[in-house]
Amino acid sequence: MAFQNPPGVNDLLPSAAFGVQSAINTASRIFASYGYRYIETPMFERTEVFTRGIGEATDVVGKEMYYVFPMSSVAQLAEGESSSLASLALRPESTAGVARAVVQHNLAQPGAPVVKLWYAGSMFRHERQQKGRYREFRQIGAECIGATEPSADAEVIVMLMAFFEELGIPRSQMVLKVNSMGDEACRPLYRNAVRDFILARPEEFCPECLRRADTNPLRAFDCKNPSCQEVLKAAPRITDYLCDECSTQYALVKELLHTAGLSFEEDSRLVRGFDYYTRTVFEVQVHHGLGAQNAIGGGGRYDKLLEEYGAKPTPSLGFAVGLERIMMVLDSLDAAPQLPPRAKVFIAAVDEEARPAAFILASALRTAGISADLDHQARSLKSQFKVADKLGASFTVIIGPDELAQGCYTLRNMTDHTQQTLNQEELIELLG
RNA sequence: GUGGGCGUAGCUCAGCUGGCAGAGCGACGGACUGUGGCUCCGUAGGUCGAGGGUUCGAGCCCCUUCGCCCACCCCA
Repeated sequence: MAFQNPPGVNDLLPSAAFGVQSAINTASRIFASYGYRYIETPMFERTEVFTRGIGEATDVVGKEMYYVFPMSSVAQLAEGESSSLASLALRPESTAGVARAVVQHNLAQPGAPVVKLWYAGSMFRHERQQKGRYREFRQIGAECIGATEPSADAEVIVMLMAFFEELGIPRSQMVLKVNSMGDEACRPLYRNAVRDFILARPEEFCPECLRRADTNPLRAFDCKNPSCQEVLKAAPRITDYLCDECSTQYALVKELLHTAGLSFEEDSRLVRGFDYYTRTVFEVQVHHGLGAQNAIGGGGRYDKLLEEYGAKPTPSLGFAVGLERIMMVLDSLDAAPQLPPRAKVFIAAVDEEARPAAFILASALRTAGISADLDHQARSLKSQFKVADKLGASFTVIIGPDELAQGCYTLRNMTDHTQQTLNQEELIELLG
């Protein structure tokens, strides 16, 4: 084989692409009922949009971004001129870009109604691929901009769960986890408490956790090492460090989730990997079909992100779901959408003389909104029937010398094997 | 970036101790007149991932390389 796709990026062949398209259509329908509008933002942005939003120290920004540059900058670099090859980057997620667009176009003016936006598209991260993790992957996400109240948190989570259920993932298969990460007032205190907790027990933690204790102590909660997890059970809990505002907000969100009939698990160790998150964070996990991965969607509040881009205070929140992961879960549940038949009607020509009539009839049927197909490979009548069968046609129209002579068509029902003779109007009437 | 596993037909995979390149599925054709699925018969399809080495002889052994999968890390 001459060429293969680069590592970590995939062709979505028709059945997979259809699944993705169906999921996007479902999102469009569900999200619209919550008042969300579709938006598209660029696949690449100024790198600073990501570094300031997601955070320079995060893995995603610090080691996984793809940079975008034209040949001319490469030439400059070769000539030894200082050049900023890293000034543009492919988006590793879309919240930063959407937030940037909202600020740039002033969509969320102070006092204006909440701005609700959703998107779907490819994201790019330079990671080594494995099951459920790719260098190009697709996300559907929603952002609720300018919402201060806990009802917004609950609404976003309810919408996310409704979306998953509508796709065909039963609630019983999903675990909704929620937590509050605090805000700029209380999170630093908690961070320091965890750091001190880890550093006070150097012999009980793995080297990785110790190494990160200063830079990012909260990551220890994600450590897969069972002994670290065991020790962390005694670690300080974020809930004990939340300031009054955060605590109240969190309590109200949980109450509303109960009211909405959503069951969830509070997970004080749920720590999301982007710096922009504040207060409410959540994640939806499944435990079948995803290999080592288990999150099919997640999100949270980012009350300070838009300010980072120069806006007035604009508390907001949102989520993103991984399309490839959703498809894997649906596959494992045997609930993936199936491609529809290629044609409802196949038009078979008995001999050469009948082919133009078949061609003309196909056009007429298509114009009438009926999906129709015909042979383009000079096949025998028998083969044409086989093709009709493969395409999943419910009906086959037969045109031969008899039909041409009488100016009519023979229509065969492929399911019950009955045949009848019809003129064109009757045919379109019956098939439409 | 680090580990482990695997690359043979379109797909899933056999191929023993180095000795003629295989199966199932799929594709295509046929089984008397203008009719599909089931069945039967047949046909096509291969740089054995690539390059080098050892050998009379390499899919198999050695080296290099590329790719894929899985896992770590992190995330959707």
